[in-house]
Amino acid sequence: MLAQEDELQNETCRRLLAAASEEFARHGYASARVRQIVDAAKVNVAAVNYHFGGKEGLYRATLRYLAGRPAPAPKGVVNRRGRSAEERLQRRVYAILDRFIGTDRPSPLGRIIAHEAMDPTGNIESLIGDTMRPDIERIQALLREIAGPGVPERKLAHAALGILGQCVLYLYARPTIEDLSPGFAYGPETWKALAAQITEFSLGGIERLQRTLVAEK
Amino acid sequence: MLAQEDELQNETCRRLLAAASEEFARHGYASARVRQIVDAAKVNVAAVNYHFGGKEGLYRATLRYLAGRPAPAPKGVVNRRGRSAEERLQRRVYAILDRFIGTDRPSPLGRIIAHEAMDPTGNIESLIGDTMRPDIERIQALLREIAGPGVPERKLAHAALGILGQCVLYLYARPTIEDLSPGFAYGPETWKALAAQITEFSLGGIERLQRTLVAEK
DNA sequence: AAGTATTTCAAACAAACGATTCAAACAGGG
DNA sequence: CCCTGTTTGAATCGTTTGTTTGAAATACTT
Repeated sequence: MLAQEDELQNETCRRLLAAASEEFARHGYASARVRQIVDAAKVNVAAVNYHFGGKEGLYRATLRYLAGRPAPAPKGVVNRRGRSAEERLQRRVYAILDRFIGTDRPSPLGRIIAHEAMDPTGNIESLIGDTMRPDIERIQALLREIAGPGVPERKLAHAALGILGQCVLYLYARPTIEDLSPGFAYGPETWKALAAQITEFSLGGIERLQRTLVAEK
Repeated sequence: MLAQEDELQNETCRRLLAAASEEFARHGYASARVRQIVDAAKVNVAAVNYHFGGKEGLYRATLRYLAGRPAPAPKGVVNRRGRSAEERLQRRVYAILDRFIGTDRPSPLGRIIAHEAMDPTGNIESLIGDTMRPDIERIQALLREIAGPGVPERKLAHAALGILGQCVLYLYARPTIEDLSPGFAYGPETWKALAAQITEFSLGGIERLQRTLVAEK
């Protein structure tokens, strides 16, 4: 078996990981077929066991491969270029849509997480920790900045999850949405508008949270 | 093979459908094992093929069984007992949580729809049409009542989907949520509070939609 | 160029899958 | 009681699954 750092040097491994991403994203771990993967990768069946030690090894390697892909956003700058918190929130929402749903093409990462959430294989904790958790925390921090100190953290956490929920709906329920509102197009231009609408909607939710809080006092 | 109306008369069929609901909900159609189903139902393997003609027949029967379960809410009364639209919205949200996520125990219907959405078998359209669509349309109608005539239908549709998204997140991302916010308990009392928060949050979103609309004019 | 290690390939493997078979058990009517 | 149609159960069928094998091909070192 190859060392982890060599997985991307080898041409066979690269093609295998690319094909595995698509197949695992489509069907999840259990329903994914090794032969489908090697056919798509134009690679011999034995390569899976030779390079990754089996289907499960390939799956874990695929998760590492996908989770480690996009460079984590630079953390040094807090308020870059003096954008408003609302604007930064909208950019974060778009980033989530891009990373987990996929704006140009459907994101394998998001779909694999979806399968993993529905029918866990035991790899979801690390997967979430490496990918989704930072995004959620960043959203929550932005909401804190917008809402001010009055709103309790628990409600902010729920609001952040609400934003995530609106995003992932467009991943999970894609066929449903196309069925329910036939005019909806999953085009490249739709996503910016979608991020804007989700942000707008959620900002309203936050405002109402603040007001209800004031009213209760 | 039995006629459809007899499926619930027969004890074997009933146990089979109950066990199948759980197994299909857990793993989806492809990964579900008929042996697991018949073991849980304490029924012989041949019963599946005899009563339902095979795995696929059992699956379709299970979908019918689950989709037809809860009596559709009485449609005659429009404003029952003079409740406010907000209150009725909250009850609708709770109903969705109850039906698709499950307040007492995890709902098989919602989980099967989730699997179906991720890895379709061709039965999702009718399933959605029979179960989710009426709920969404009722939500949208309520939003129209709350928002008034100014807000365009497209934005209302998006808002209704946003509410649905917040609900289904608690289905899909249950392990994720328990990981992200460890204090979150899926107890019976949580759901009413959850419905209230989702409603509150979404009402804020609707209000903001109205205001943005006015500002644009 | 020879020799060694690494990688690929077609073929075959046992295990698990859904589906089928056929005799036995059962129920109801004559 | 016997006959007829229905339901059950253990055994088995043909496929498909992930995995393994051993030889051939390739790459690398000296």
